[in-house]
Amino acid sequence: MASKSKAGKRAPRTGRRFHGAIATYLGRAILGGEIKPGERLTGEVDNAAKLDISRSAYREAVRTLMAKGLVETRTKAGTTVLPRARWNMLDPEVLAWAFAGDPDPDFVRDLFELRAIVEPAAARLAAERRSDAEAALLADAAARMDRHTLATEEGQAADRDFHDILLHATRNDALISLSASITAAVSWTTRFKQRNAALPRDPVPDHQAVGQAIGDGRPDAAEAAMRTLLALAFEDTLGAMGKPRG
Amino acid sequence: MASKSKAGKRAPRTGRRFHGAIATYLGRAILGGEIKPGERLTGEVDNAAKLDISRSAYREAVRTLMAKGLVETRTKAGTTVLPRARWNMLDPEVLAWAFAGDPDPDFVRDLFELRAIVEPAAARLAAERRSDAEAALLADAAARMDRHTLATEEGQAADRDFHDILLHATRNDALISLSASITAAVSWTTRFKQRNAALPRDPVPDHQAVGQAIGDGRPDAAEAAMRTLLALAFEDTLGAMGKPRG
DNA sequence: CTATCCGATTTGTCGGACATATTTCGAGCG
DNA sequence: CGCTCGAAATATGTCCGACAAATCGGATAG
Repeated sequence: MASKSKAGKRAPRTGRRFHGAIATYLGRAILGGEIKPGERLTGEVDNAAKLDISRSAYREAVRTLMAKGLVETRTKAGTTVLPRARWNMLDPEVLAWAFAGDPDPDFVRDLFELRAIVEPAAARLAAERRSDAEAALLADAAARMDRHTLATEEGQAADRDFHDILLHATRNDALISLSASITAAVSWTTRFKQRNAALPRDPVPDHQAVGQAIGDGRPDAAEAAMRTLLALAFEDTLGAMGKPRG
Repeated sequence: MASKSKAGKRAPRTGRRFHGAIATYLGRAILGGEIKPGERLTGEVDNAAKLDISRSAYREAVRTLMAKGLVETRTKAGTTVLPRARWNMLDPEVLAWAFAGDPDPDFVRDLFELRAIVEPAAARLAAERRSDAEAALLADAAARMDRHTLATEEGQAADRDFHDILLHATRNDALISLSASITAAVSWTTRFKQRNAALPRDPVPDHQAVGQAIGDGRPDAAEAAMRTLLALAFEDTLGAMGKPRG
C-alpha cells in the first residue's frame, strides 16, 4: 500500500541525485514501519510518477534497497518488503535510517548488547596489536573528548574517532567493517542521550582508561575498562530513553 | 575500438536479470583484487558496451556495488573503487564474492576471530532466551549433522542451520543480521576444509554439547562448549590451509 | 471439479537524448 | 613567470518511450 501521499515533491532535490534521495526516503519509510514486511510497492511507473521522478531513478533507488536486503523484486509480483530477519541491520546506511525517526528501544538495547560483546574483545586485540601511531591517536581522541565535551559536535566526533581507531587497531578486516556500524550506533545513541537529558556521568575518564591500557599493551585491563565503559553508557542511555510506553 | 565490440558475452545471461549478473561479475573482480582500490571504472557507456548490456542495467549494477560500499560515483570523476576499510565485508553477498576465488588466509583468520568473539556470547544468550521450539530445532540440526556428516550437502546445510537457529534464538536483531554473515562464513570455511583435506576430527559432539547446554538453559556451559567448538574448528581450518609461512 | 491455455499486468531491458557538475586547460592579468 | 579566472570537454545523472519476458489470474474445455 503506497499510502496516500497527496502531492508530489516528497523527495528533496538535493544535489540532483534522486536515486540516493529516494532510497533514503523509502528506506526510512521501511525502517520506520510505515511500509511493513510483506507489503508490496506495486507499480514502478505509478510510484515514480507519484514521487515526481523518472522510472530509471526510481529503479536505481530500489536496487539500493535490494542490495541491503530490505526488498525483493520479481516480475509481475512487484517489489515486496522482506521480513526483518533478512534486513542488513548492520549496514551503516540502514542503521542511519533506523535512527532517522524514533528509534525502537528494543533495537537500541540490541545494539548495546552487540557492542558489549564486540568492543571489549576488540579492546583486548587492540592492546596486543596497536601501532604506536594508533596509541597516540587514541590518546588524542580522548583528549579532544575532554576538551570539547559530548555537548559539542567536535566532542561527539572525537568519541566516534576513538571507537573507530580502536577497531582499526585490531588489524581485523571483519571488525573494521563492523566499526562503521558501531561508530554509527555510537553517534546515534549519543545524540539521543543529548536530546533527552543532560547526561549525568562524564564518559571521558572511562575512555582515557581504555586508551591508557591499550597504549600500555595490557589486554586484560583494556578489556575490563571497555566493559565498564559500555555498562555505564548503557545505563545512561536507558535512563535517557525513560522507557516511554514500554 | 573498431566501432563494433568484438568479444562481449562476459556476463552469463541467466534468468534475464543482467544487473544482478553484472554486479556479481564486478563484485568478484573487486574482491578478487583484479580491480584495486583507487582505480576508476571510467566510461559507463564504454563499459556497458564492452559487457554487451545497456547502460541502464550497468548503472543498476553499479548502484548495488555502491550500496555495499565497494565503489563511489561522482559526476565527471567516474566510479572509483573505495579502500577496503569502506567495504561492507559482512554483507552476505560481499562475503560470497570474497570466497568466489581463492580466499585470503588472513581474512579467513579474521572471520574466525569474529566468530570466536560473537558466537560464545550468542550461545550464552540463546541458553537464556531460547524457545522450546528452537531447542528442538537445535537438537534436530545436530542429529542431521550426525546422520549425514559434513561430507554431504545435507550435513553442511544442517551445520549452517545449527548456527543460524542459535543466533536467532538470541532474540537480538543485530545478532540475527550477523547470522547471515556467520552462516556464510561457516559454509565457505567448511567447504574449504572439505576441499583441502579429510577433516581429522568429528565436529558433531561439539555441536551436540552446545545444543544440549542451550536446551538445558545453562548459559555458562553453552558459552564454554561453543568456545571449544570454535577453537577446534579453527585448528582444523588452519591445518587445511597449510598455514603458508605463518 | 480439474487441468490447460490465454491475456493482462508488472518488472527487466534497451536506445537515444538532454541536463548537470567537475575537471582541465588555456587565456588574461598582475 | 606565475597566478587567477573562465570556458570547453567529458562523464555521470536524469528523462522518455518502447518492447521483451515472466508470471498471475481467470476463462475455457475436458
